[in-house]
Amino acid sequence: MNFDITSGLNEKQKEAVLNGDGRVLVLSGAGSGKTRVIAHRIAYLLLEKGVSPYSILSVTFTNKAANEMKERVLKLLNRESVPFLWIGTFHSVCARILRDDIEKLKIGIDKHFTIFDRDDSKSLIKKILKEEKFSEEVYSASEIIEYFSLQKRGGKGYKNTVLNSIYEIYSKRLIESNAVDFDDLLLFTLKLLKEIEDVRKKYQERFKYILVDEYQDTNDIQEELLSILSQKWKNTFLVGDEDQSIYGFRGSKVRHIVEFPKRYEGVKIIRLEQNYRSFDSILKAASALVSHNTERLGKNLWTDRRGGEKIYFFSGLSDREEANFVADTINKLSENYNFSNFAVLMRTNAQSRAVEETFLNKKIPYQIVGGLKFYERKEIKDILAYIKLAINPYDRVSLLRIINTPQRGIGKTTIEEIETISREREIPLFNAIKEGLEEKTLKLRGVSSLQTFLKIIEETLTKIKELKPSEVVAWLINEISYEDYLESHNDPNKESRIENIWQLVSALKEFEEKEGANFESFLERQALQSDQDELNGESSKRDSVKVMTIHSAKGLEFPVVFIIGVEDGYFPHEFSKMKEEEIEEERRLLYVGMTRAMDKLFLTNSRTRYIYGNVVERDPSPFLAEIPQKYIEKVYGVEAGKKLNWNILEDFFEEGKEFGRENQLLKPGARVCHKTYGVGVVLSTEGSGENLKVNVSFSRFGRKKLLAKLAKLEIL
DNA sequence: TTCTATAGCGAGAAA
DNA sequence: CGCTATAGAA
Repeated sequence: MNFDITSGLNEKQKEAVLNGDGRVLVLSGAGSGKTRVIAHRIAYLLLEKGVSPYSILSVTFTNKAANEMKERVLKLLNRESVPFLWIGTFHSVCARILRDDIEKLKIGIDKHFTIFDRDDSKSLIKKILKEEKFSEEVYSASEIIEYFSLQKRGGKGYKNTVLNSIYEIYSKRLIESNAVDFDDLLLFTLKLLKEIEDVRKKYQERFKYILVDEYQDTNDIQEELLSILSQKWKNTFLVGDEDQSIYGFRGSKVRHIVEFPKRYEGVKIIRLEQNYRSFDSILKAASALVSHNTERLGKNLWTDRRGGEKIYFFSGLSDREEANFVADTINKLSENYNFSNFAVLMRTNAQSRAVEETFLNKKIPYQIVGGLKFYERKEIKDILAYIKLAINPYDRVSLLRIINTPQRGIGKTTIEEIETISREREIPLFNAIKEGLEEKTLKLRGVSSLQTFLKIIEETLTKIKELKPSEVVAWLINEISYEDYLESHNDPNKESRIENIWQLVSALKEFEEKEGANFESFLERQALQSDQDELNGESSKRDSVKVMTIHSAKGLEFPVVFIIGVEDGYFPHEFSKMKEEEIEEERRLLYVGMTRAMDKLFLTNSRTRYIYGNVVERDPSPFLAEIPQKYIEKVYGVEAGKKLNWNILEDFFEEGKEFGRENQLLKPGARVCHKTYGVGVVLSTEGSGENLKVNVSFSRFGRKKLLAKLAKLEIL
């Protein structure tokens, strides 16, 4: 072997790549080249240690990261492909394991199962709430689905009996639909490994080397999966950074990475502390911020990139002014940068609106990453529901979605009839239609429509067997006149919807060329798609500014980064300032955002902002006071001499650390507690003094307008 | 059964 | 403010 696998790596990276067997924890700071280390490590195992690709499992956080990893490894190996090497996300790896062996669990799910995304799960819950007359229940479908997810992850019993019975129906319906939700993917895999010995043995034997990226964001179930899979060979190579753990709401726990060295004996820790991404001013500012956290192992990031500019801070009077500042700065800097060198990062998706409007005005090309994803769009889900139903006729959610879309005269009554047949005979809806038609028990009106529907699905299945996926979809769009259906609606987005369905055909074509003509694997990919996957898509090939949440920006880097809305209420978010550990995660979130920047970093905020269409006053983020002022340059914005901005900032920095101020006043954004209504957030106020009225959104009782004097609201 | 207008609610991050 | 669920008319 005349090629040195470690060339171009620093000492620490080499140490990690060449490490022998055993459990390793690679603590790798932002921009320290961890993807590189994993790719080199895989190449090293294959080339130098003669490990079979069959014995390696590499888990990444997103599909995009998995693809990048694959490409890097192939390049290092100088090959076109490496068969049997598993690189994928936890969810996709689990889906793959389940496709082979789920039938062994004997839970009534076969290998053609459909993966329900959150939206599918939600419509299932809504349906159950309606049917079972839980309407007086105060929980919304999304609250319930989140609650179920939490329970599934934690594995605890259900305390609430109503929720408990909804949960039972939900689980039953999933099985009837031959479907699994996101949590099931992980949970059933765990069950499979725990309960079926030969499956467990198969994978324990197989995966001699397991590599995990973004380890700080694993949840309990993933943690247990790893522990079982690695039990025989004990070779886990975990790469992560506790300071970048930002998925607590999805069940990830910093604890896993922080306590890993204590959990097993002889864990080797390697720290990657050289940052190759950012100028030192950016790095120092970000490090100073995150050093306020307690739950960390600690590290000292450093860089060779000296002499950069300070980070910039701008405070606008309105979100509009803030967006203008961002746009004008981009225009100014665009002499030296491409548009795709800029990223605008934010805490919540809703913040993108002001930015989008301004960018449209000022003719700045942009792409929103995340938010409503391509495959979550109504038109795409409609079309794919036909395919899903043809492949998996048990899929209730897909069936109900399209039975009358486009309208073919199948209304509430007809649907209720087939649902009754389905329930009474305990057969899937699809069969209920068939039987109902054969026995002529259905009322006349719906019969011919149902026949048409049945025929379409059956023909779709035939076409799937005969044609390529892209051809099937093109045929289907014509067959059901879907374009006419969109056309006939008074929908302001109808043009883009029509565009989208043909874009789906193109996406399928591309998939066929790369991955072969298998619809099921396409659907699986689609269900497990992540935000970042859009960055490989057609629209991102245009030179455009990328606009996204910080969560979506994880793992990415950009020459120029703007973080907007650096305010109390976003950093930390209103909902996350109750517990110290939540505040720490919010701090990490800002840290992750800041460390995306290579050359220039702008933090911006606004004194006022539209929330729910109301103007709300905002304070700067308390985290700003944790960044030493010497790293910050305050800018006035485009219109010079905005004395006010300056003063606001000065005041803020001087008064500075009044972190716990937690406003003594009832003002928008304040969290309050009411004796009967429970916890809520103040949306707006009217009047003052004796007549002060507060408009509060309670999490369990919705919006209420209360007279402050009488309501006796406790400010949390 | 379908179409249309509007009330009312909502948005924290996502595989 | 923007989306959607729903009520009521056609």
